[in-house]
Amino acid sequence: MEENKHVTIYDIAERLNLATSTISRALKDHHTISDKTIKKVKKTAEEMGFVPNTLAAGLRGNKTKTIGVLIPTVTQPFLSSLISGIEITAQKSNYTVIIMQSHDSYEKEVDMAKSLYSNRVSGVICSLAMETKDTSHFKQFSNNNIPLVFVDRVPKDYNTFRVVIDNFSAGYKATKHLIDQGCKRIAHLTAGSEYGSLYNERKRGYVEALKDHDLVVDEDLIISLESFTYEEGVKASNQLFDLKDIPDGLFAPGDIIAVSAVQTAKKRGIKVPDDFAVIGFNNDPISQIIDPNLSTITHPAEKMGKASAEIIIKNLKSLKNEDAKEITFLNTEVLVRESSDKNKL
Amino acid sequence: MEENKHVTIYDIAERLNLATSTISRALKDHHTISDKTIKKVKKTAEEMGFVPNTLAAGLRGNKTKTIGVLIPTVTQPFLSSLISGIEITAQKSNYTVIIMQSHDSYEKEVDMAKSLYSNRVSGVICSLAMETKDTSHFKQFSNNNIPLVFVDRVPKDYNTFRVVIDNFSAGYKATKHLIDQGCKRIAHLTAGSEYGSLYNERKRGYVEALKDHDLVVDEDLIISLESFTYEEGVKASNQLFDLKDIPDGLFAPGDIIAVSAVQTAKKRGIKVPDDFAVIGFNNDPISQIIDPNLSTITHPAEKMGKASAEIIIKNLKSLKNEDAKEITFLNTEVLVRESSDKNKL
DNA sequence: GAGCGCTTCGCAATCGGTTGTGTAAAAATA
DNA sequence: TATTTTTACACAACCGATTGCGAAGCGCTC
Repeated sequence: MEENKHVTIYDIAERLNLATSTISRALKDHHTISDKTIKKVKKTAEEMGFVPNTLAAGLRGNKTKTIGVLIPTVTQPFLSSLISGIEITAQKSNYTVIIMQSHDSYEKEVDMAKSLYSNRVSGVICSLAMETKDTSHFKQFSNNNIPLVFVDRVPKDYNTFRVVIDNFSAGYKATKHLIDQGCKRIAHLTAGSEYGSLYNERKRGYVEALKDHDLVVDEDLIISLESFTYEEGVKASNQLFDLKDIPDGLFAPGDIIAVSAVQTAKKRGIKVPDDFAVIGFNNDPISQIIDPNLSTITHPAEKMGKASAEIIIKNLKSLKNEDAKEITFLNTEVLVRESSDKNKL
Repeated sequence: MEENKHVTIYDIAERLNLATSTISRALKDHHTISDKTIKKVKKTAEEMGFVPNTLAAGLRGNKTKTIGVLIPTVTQPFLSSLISGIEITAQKSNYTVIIMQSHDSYEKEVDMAKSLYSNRVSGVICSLAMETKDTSHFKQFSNNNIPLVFVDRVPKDYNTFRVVIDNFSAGYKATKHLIDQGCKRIAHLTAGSEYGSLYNERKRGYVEALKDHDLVVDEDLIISLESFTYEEGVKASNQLFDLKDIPDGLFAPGDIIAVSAVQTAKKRGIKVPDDFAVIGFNNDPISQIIDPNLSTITHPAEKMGKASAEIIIKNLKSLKNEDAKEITFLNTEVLVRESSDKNKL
């Protein structure tokens, strides 16, 4: 332990007068090594403070037991929960997690993809940057049989694993819930179309639900946000409340946005949920704390992380570029809380 | 790009009829290589889709440009911001970040420390697990001149870098602010003594401020929590409000706890801040959203992450185990918002 | 044109495990 | 006892980039 140099299997071999190959095999309970030798080697390794060098093993075996995670940011509750799920699963199989933040920049995403490849990760889990339209920087993984999983914000035209929720159905469910509460004029906030299909799907669900229940789709009630910040939410909410014909419900595709709407309503003396029922999305921690509690759609972040990691760990050995990759759909649920519960059930 | 095998410098060397050493040097603009050769090599490398193998370089050079981060969890706002700061700084110097969660378990922390060592990280940034009392599992880093930085939750008896805030002074400032608002009976929630010095320091600051202003320290107003959850906060708050002599202020060492107190007060018809002024800690996102807005103490998470990463990147070359390691103190500020602002300034 | 210095590059060892192949010795079978 | 099988281990190549050392090529000077 007081050494200033790493202890290697060579050191152990020398001490025990054995070959390094024997040490290596003994340490991993290889069947060609006798129990006696295995015990002796392990004991000595322990005594000498041996810690295997992952780099050497990775270099030789061309596998690193490392999962690369490439996401916009780690500070959003959804994404940090996603990481948590990945990390927990990885840990169980002795995998290491490397994390990189694209900050929603396409260029950074390209750089970091290269960096992950450079680190010879065993697999990659990615949630795309807002800016990203071209996904060719992921081909290096596909071409080298490095499993690639897209989560949540996924490209539509890429044959690889995907772990997602059914955003259409989630949007439908959320909207239907408001309709069931008696709302007739339901507003919806969404993201610019360039932000990919995710928000469009939710919007599609919203529109479909309205149509199915013979409600008009009023374009005035659909506002597209630049970004999903509290301030943007306030701005949009005020825009809604400034209409002649004010909405009586809102489906917001994010809890922060929903909260901003609830609070803006309160400030303007509009009662939530009686005059204005709100449902958010994600089930962020804040949704349970805010007053009134926020109804929301669960977004199983940690489960999605676990599922993604499991795909990678399972698919390490056999998979070919051409093979069709499955899409994993995870469930969402409507979580009814105060902000949309007109009937106080 | 269509290869199924990684392109190596050997492949480039063969193509150009040069030695691998020349390729290696050319790629990093070594001065002994002519500009012409450098250009040619880089162009070919690009064409062939060469991506350096970090493992090989790391193995040979015994340096990996990797920072290991070992923290309780990634899902707390403070810690995910810390990670963000680390990652941003690392990125600038082309470092990679490996993240592991101890989930506040001592055993996991020991395991993961070994795993980080096994990965031959260039440096380690750690915020200790709640359970951790013995820190000998970090000696492997110190003994091998791998820079080690403790952040926020740090051991007191370990000679290594530390990045912290002055918790005593923060506690003092928070309490003094309440006193300035006219509070006479200020409660304080804290963590069990086994949770290390951090919360004790805040408490010390609290006590000191009371004494300095001739207020009595009432043990009934100091409650030690098992864990920092919303529910625990509610329980403690109710305990406070059940006293004959109710407090008129609260310093909570975390925003979640503070929010739970504010909401519990509201439920019981106690007016915040008039009857009960509250100040939290951390400046979590929720503090600005909750109604009334929560006064709090800023906890510069991202800055702390940046500072930690910088220490590691700077200290890679020359430092010896015996050298004294500096402690970096970062500033905190009192952020006065509605929950403690009796004078509506 | 011999000597000197500088530029440019090749050779080969090295980092530390992993693993296919080879070979003794021990055990089992004939 | 001879032969086959099994056990237990050693040898050495290998993964891919790095780097100290050596040497060839070139221009220059005297």
